[in-house]
Amino acid sequence: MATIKDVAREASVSVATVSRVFNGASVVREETARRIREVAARLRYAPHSGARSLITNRTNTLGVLLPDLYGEFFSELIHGIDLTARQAGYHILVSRCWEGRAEIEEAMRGMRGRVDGLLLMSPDVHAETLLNVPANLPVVLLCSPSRKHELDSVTIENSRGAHEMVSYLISIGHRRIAIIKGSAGNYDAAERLRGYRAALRDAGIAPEPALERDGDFTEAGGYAVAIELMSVTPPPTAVFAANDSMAIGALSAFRQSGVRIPEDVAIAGFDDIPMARYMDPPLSSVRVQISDLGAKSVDILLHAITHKNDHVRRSERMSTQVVIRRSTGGPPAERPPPQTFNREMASV
Amino acid sequence: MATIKDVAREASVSVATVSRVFNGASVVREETARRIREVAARLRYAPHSGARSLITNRTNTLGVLLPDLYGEFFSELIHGIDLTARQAGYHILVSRCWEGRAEIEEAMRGMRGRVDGLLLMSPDVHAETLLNVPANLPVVLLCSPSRKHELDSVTIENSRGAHEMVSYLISIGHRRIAIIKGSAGNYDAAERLRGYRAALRDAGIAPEPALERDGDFTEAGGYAVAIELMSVTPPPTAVFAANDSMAIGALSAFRQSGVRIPEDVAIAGFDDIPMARYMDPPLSSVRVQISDLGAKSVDILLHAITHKNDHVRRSERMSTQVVIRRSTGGPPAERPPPQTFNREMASV
DNA sequence: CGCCCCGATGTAAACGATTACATTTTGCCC
DNA sequence: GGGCAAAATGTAATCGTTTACATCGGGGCG
Repeated sequence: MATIKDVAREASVSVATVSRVFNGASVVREETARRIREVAARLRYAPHSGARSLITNRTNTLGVLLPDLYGEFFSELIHGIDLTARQAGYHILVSRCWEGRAEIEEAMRGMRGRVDGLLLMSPDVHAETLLNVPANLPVVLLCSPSRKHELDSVTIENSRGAHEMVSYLISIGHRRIAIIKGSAGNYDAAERLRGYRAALRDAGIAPEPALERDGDFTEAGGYAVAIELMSVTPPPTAVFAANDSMAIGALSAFRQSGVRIPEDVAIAGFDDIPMARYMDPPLSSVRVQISDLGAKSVDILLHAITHKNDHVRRSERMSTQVVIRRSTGGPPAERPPPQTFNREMASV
Repeated sequence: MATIKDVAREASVSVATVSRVFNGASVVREETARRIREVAARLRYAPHSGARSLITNRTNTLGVLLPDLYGEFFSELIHGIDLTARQAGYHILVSRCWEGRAEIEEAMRGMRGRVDGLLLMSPDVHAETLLNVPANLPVVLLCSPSRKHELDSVTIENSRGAHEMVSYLISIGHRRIAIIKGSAGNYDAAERLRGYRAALRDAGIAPEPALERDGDFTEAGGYAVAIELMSVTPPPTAVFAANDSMAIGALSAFRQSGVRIPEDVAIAGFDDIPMARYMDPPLSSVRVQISDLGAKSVDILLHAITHKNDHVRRSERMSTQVVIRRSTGGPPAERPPPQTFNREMASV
């Protein structure tokens, strides 16, 4: 593999000149520069970024540590992250980590010298407990529990979103509203549950343990819980699932059992994945702009990196938006948007 | 940030000894090793991987270059890749690239010195045309067009899978079978179309241009095409979509127009995403083990990396499996599997 | 014509690790 | 205790860059 020295020799200049051509920094005579570029192309030279980062102390890479996520959420998140990072000239180094603290810390130290900053999503582990990692590495927390302002963070307005959706269900007459919870220990899940309870409380409805069921964010989980809910007496008239996958699973279970939606039971989800509007009936949900969440977290991280000294901690919250469709008896005529074949339309 | 020198000084040893402790290579007295580890922990030392890769010529990182993918496919693919890579002690550097050749090449050279090998998926650009990249970097192609055996590659048995599904539709009596094609220029899309046509030909059914419609792999696209198909005369009795997202969009369109499925029109998709079985009616599809595809490609890449000299090119094809559900009039009773709350069940 | 200055280029010292080789220490045996 | 092999540790070269500083050459000006 060709190095800068090979290029220098071949072009009869010093390595410094070659380096200057590739960094655009100082002035190199146009003719010299052209010759160097030619040689570089012929030799298929590309600078070795390890060596470069060694001396410049920058890698132009952001680390991304995520839990085991599936489907739309993961995809959209990475999309937002990658897009924003690229535009700023950064690569992303992705890793998924499951097994709690030790493994996260391990992954984090593996990134030393590889990344300029870290995006960390650990909805199951309280973030501050694991910060004995390589010192002054900027970190932004995504959707993770943390004491405010100790670290930069971006979260979703889970509680508020859930509160709004449940309040809507109450407003159209429901009193017995079940919730299919997200995975145990998950931060987003806990917050959504909190919003649900708060909405009931605000409406003076007594909580009922039988209507709060454990879920796991999967379609299969939602399906199973729905089956259980059908044998609760009296049955709930509405079900709020902590994400769309579970809502869709539940929808399927009810339908198979001949329960009509929304006449017998109303269903609402969370996330508003693209598929939600193509369900039968179209699924009401709480929209979250996941890719924006990724984008925003990168913005903050980049700011922390470039203003290492005078960077002030930021805690942003992504707002949510309740989207009512027919699964809660909403406007019967909602249809997919007019057809434009680009993903912008397909994903919102 | 602490370097190996700091640790050495603090522990009153030479850098060589510290290095040895961290690489487990030669024998260091237990007491010395312990002291060094203590100091390292106190200083939060982690080796700088740039420096390390400079001298060892290895990065323990795999580059992954993907087009703009969405949803389940992307998520599952990365999952398989990451899992397999981690187990072998590798990180992954992900990048998404759209705009054709130039940008792919740009991305590839950006990875010089950052990765030991590359997973490249470029279903729109013929791969061989862009291989003037940093020399002898092992590359494995994913789902991409390429002259066989010039590069390692892993592809899906698209054509065969499509052929089987369409043949099934024919076997249950359909003659007018429409296809919703994938994105133009996409390799998987082209192969699936090829399988569709071959199946018709094998059954002696004349192809009909009006039944081959352009799609784009999105729900919205499938929805739009379905609307168009309803005005074809005579209308098709079955629709084969090149992926599940489009099939779901089409399903939704038909249903909204009062077309009964599968009585009036049968629908089948491709990929068998988890959600397929939760549709109403559950969607017939061609199952692809996407995460296995990622895993297999990593295996090949790792082999190419570690056996740089005596590595023989491999071209693997992931087999597919037709899954019949009610959207094609299949077994009316199929239900989601018994409930186990782990993703294994949820994703197959 | 000589001087100065400036633009273009070269020289060499970092950066933080690994590792072959040299050196020191240790333990053992006579 | 001296000698010696083996074990433990140290020394220094090296990887491929960037960059401060030195050098070189030529043009403009007095």
